[in-house]
Amino acid sequence: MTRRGAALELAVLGLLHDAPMHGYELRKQLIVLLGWGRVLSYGTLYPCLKALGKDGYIVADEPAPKSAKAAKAAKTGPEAVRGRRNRIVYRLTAEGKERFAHALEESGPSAWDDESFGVRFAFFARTNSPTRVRILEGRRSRLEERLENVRTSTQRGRERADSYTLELQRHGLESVEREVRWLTELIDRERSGGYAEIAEEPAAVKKNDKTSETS
Amino acid sequence: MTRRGAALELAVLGLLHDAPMHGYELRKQLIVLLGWGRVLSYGTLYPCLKALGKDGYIVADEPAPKSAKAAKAAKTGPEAVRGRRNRIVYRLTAEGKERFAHALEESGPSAWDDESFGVRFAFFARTNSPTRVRILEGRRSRLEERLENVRTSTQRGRERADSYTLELQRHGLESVEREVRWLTELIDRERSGGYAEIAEEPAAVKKNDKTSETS
DNA sequence: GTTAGCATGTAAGGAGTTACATGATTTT
DNA sequence: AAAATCATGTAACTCCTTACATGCTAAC
Repeated sequence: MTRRGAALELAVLGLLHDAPMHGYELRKQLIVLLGWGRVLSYGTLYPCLKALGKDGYIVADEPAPKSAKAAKAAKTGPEAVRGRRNRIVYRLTAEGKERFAHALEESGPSAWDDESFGVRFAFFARTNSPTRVRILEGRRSRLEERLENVRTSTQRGRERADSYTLELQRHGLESVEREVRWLTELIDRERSGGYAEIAEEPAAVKKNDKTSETS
Repeated sequence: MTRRGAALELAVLGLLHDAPMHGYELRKQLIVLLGWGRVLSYGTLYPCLKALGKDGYIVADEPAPKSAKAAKAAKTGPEAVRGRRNRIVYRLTAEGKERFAHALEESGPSAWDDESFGVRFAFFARTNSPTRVRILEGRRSRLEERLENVRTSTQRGRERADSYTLELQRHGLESVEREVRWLTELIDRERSGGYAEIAEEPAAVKKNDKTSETS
């Protein structure tokens, strides 16, 4: 109920998994991560953090209430908080880590749309190769479905067709086709095991006691 | 107040400018026009049509209230309505045409973002070359701004950088760069007058009494 | 005469933005 | 001390989707 955008939530959990952070910093990282024209306002982020906290996935490490006087004292320490305001640094709880792992693994239809796919891809290093392939293939067939729809509806079309409309459609088609080729390349690389080894943190295989995590 | 999404409104006005249509049909055309993964539900379209009607930009030609008996009678005519339910066919009023023209001409910041740009581009055949160039250049500099932001923020970045994250960013960057090249091509073509002549309907210059429509 | 598909419509809610309000810290 | 920047937060509004409700017409 209090749940804010699934993609955003996943991204926040993922970033906090890497390192504890406060909202302001999180936002900057999120903009790069969700990328490409997204802005992400505080009006989205802060309520999301609150909801995640209420659900017990993250906790706030408020670094001492810090009255004006205490702040001056703290400043003397060289590795001290050195923050501006009462920064609220969030970190993942055990439940949060678990939720993140589950959410990443999930490769249902929700994982194929633009937003969701981007975030999942960004955290691919934390998954195993079969999961990666599943998600990449899902994304690809979703795009191919789109291509099919558009191709048929423009073909059987006495739809308005001046040269600009056509040019726009051609460009859109080409963009999607390009992404399909990209995905195909990634899938091939994944299958030949080319990528799995490049990932610099093999530590991602921490809790792999159960080998039954294939499906 | 009653105004629904500026991009959608523009698209509806544009399509109805071509030919009167009922909602169901409009939706299909809009999906192709706004294209690329958009779905557009009735919950968006119908309220929008109502609002446009209330503002006097479109009117409904209800083709005779058509009681069950009247329908049978009507069916006999070969070129009769042949519709299922009480189709409501909308057409543009004079005010609607005017509004459409003004909205198209408008090349403020609102015209640079994804949605808005796409729709405007689709109706480029109804504008003049200077307007087209203005919009194309605006769009391009908006994209270049994005590129700049991302480039600097990833450079000065000790942002999380595993190979997947990098790959995602590389692909995104490339996509935007590709669109910039596309725009540049279009602008060049526009400047050399290559495109203006291709447009098959020079009838778009109907009401051009005033030659002062340059700005 | 019931099912399937065309056609219109509404209510509830989700995901996000802008604009505002507030306050601490650093720089000028 | 004023201004700029860092930092958190809320309220109102926008645009859109899903799910539902309704009913006509055609076809089986």
